[in-house]
Amino acid sequence: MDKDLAVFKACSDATRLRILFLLTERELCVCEIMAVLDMPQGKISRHLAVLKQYGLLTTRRDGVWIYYALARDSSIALKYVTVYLVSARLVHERILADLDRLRGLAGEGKICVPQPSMAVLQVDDREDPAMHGQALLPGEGR
Amino acid sequence: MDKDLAVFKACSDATRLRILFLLTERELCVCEIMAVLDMPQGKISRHLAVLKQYGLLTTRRDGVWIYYALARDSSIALKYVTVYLVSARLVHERILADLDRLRGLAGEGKICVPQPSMAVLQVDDREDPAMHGQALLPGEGR
DNA sequence: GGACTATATCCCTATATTCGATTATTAGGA
DNA sequence: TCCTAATAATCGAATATAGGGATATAGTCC
Repeated sequence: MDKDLAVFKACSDATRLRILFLLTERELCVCEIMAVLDMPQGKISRHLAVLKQYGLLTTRRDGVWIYYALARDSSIALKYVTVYLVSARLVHERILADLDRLRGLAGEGKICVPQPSMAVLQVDDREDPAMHGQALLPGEGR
Repeated sequence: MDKDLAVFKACSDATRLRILFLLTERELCVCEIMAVLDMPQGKISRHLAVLKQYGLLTTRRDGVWIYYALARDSSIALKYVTVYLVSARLVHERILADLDRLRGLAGEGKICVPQPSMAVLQVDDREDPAMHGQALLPGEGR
């Protein structure tokens, strides 16, 4: 239950929630998140550290850049939160705007020229029939 | 999004999470929750006030007693949290123990002799096919 | 009205969280 | 090796949150 509690604590901050929504799109490095949310580096980095510590994120280093991605199977609550994120991302105005800004960045090479690996989010819901068809991102097959 | 954030804030405390799990069983009055969690009245009452303020609970007065129940349809996040609560309640040792203690109380009339109305939790998931069959409590039909 | 019970609220302290600002670390390239 | 960019970690101040204890409110019963 402590792991589940940690997930809710992680989600109980507006900035962290926005970051989580962004990460449903694909893995991201710090500078991309900074650019989209227009917040200072230290703040983003600190929140990412919290999210990772609470088990919601994994990291991958690629040279100077560190890519953050949503973790999978780390707790029951995270599974449901992930489904929530994917389901609610197109509902909230602010999140839609964030996602638009993220897509806008990608094409212009404004920052940090990332070559992200795709297919980051594949929630494993095999043992939970309730979630079939929900945890995949748009465009990802099974 | 603020409502969703409020839901996660509400869930980010161990005591409140335990209360929410208890309320998946049925509506409860303060004294029942006090007895199950073995915590002082002021503490329980304060947490219930927080949960209500954040939109997770509704109240119903019956004489001296005030029954708290899980709210429905108050936000997207609450819907998913409710599904989580119902799905995870039988997984965590501590929650299982709480639920056992709650059932133990009921038969012995130790406190506050409640006559709770049943069928408190009926999450309305009609517009969300992903959640069919998940938000109902065991024993409740559709 | 008075006693009693269930619940809510207030005060105060301890602890936790968040933030801006600054400094440290790590990797890549000249 | 030195420089620069990306990211992490630290520090101090402001704010928020949780808890105990005491008190207030609101029904119920006599």
